[in-house]
Amino acid sequence: MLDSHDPRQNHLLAALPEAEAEHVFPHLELVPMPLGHVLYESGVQMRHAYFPTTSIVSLLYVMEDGASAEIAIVGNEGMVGVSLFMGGDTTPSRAVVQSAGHAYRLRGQWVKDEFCRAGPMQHLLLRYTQALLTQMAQTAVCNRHHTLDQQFCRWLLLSLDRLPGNELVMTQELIANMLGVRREGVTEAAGSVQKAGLISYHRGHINVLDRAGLEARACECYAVVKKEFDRLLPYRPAPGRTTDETGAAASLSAVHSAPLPLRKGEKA
Amino acid sequence: MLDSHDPRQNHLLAALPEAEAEHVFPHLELVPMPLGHVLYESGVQMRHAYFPTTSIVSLLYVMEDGASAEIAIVGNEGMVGVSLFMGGDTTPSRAVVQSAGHAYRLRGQWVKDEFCRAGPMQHLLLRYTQALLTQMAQTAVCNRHHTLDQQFCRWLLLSLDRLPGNELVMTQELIANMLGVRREGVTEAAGSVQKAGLISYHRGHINVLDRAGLEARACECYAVVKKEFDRLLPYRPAPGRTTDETGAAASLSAVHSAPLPLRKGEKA
DNA sequence: GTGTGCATGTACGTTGCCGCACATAAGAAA
DNA sequence: TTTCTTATGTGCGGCAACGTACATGCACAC
Repeated sequence: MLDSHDPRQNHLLAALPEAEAEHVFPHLELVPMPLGHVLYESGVQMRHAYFPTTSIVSLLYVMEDGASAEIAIVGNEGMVGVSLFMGGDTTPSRAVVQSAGHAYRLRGQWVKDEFCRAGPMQHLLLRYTQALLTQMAQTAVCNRHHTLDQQFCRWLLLSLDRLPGNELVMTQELIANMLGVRREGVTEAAGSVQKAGLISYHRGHINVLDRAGLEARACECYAVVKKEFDRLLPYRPAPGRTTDETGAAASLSAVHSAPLPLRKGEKA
Repeated sequence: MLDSHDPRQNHLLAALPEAEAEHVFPHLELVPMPLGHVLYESGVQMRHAYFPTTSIVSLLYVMEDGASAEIAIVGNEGMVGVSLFMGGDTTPSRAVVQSAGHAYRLRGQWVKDEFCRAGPMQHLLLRYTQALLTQMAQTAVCNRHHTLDQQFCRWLLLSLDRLPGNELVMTQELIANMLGVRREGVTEAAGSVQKAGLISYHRGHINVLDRAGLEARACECYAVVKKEFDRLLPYRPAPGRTTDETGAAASLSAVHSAPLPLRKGEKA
C-alpha cells in the first residue's frame, strides 16, 4: 500500500486547472479518516470541507428513534460539506466515515471565499452539487421501488467506484445501517450474491469477483447515477503522471464552460 | 378565484430586494400551468425556469418499467429548473404540474446570466437549492422507513404549504403516482385519515379540517423539511397586503445580510 | 491451547404493501 | 331518463422485509 498522497487523487481537485490548483493546494490539509469518525453532526456548523482520496464518507440521516438511512455517498469523486458554499452552513444530516482512509480538507471560510471568487472552483462545486442532487433523488426512488438485493448491489458498486482497488472492508452490520435495513437482510442479500459468484465475503472483507454481474443484478439506479456523474464531472486521469508539477492534464474539460452533451430523454 | 397576478406571490421573487426586483421582474412571463403539463423531460435541455405562484409542480423520476416516484415538490416557495444555474442544464427527472394554476417564468439563458452576476439572486437560488437537497434527502428517508399513512400526511402538508387556501384538487390516482404506491393504498390511507376527521375527501377535492392533527399523524420528515425551508428561506409575507403593487415588504432578510465578499473574475 | 467477542447464518411468525379483480358511486354526456 | 366515464371503495392471496431469538464460526488475546 502506497504511503504517498496527492490531492489529485481526489477527482474534484484533480479537475482544477493548473493556475487554480496552485492557488488552492497550499491550503489543503491531509487528514486521516478513521472508520466511524463523524465529520459533522446534524444541525451543527461545519468547520471544514473534506475531499476524500482513499476514504468513503456517508451522508446519513438519523431519525428520532435511532433508525438511519444513507442519503448519499462521497468518495474520491467529490467533497463533503456542500452546504458551506450553498449558504446554509449546516444540514439536517450527519457525515460519517464509512471506509477508513485519508482526505484533504479546507477550512470552511476558505471554501466560501474561494467559491465567491466565481472561478473554476465554483463551477466545479456547483456541478458536483448537482450530481449529488441526482444521487439523492435516485436513492429516494430506489428506496421506494427496489428490492434489498438490488439495493445491495447498487450500494456495492457505488462504493467500489469511489475507492481504489476492488475490495471493500465493511461489515454487514454497517451496510445495514447505511441502507436502513436489518442486518439479517444484508446477510441474506450478501449470501445470495455470493452464491451467484459475484462477490466473496469473508468477515468484513468483500471482494468483487464479477463486476459486470453486479451491474446486471443492480437496479437501474446505479447506472443513472453513474452516468450523471460522468456527464457532469467527466474525470480523466492524467496518463503517466501523479504528483509532478507539469500541469493540469487531468481536467474536467467542462469546467471551462464547454457545452455539455445532452442525453436524450425518454420519450414522453 | 382572483385574476390578479403578482410575481411576489412567489416567495423567492418576493425575497428580492427592490433594486434587484426592478431588474428581474420585467423579464418575467406569466404562464398558465395546466394539470399534467410537463415542464421538462428527463435529459432534455430546459428552456425556462419556472416560479410557481398558484400552482404546484412535482419533480419525479420515471423508471424504465413506467413506475414513478416523486423526488421533490415545488410550489410558491421555490422554482423549477435549478440545474440551469447549477451547470448541468438537464436532470434525469421530469417536472409535471401537479396542481393547476399559474407561474412566472424566465428564459434559461437569462437565469444563467443573472446567476453569474453573483448578486442577491444567486444567494437566494443557492439557498433554495440547499433546501431542495434537504427535501430530497428526507424523501429518501421517508420512503425507507415510514408507512404509507404517514407519507400521505406528509405529502398533504407539503402540498398545502405550497398553495393558498386549504383545499387540494387531486385524485387519489395522482397522489399514488407521486408517492410511487398503488392507488388502492392511497384510498385506504385517505379513508383512514378522513375517518379520523382530519380531512374531507370528495372526488378529487381534499379539504383539510384539522391541520394540527395531520401534522401529528405525519412522520418527522415533514417537520424537518419545513424547518429547514424556514431556516434557509425565512419568508415573511407583507402584513395587510397581498397581490397589489405597493412594494416589497415581503423579504428574505438573509439575502441582504450575506456577509460573503463578492469579488468576480480574477485569473482564469 | 482456551476463552471471549464479534461477524455471520438460520428460523418463524407478523406486517405493510402489492397485484389483481371487482363493486359502487358521482358527475358528464347521450 | 339512460349510458358512459371517472373516482373511489373492498376483498384476497402473495411476498418482501421486519422483529425476535438463537446458533455457528472466525479471530485475537491470554
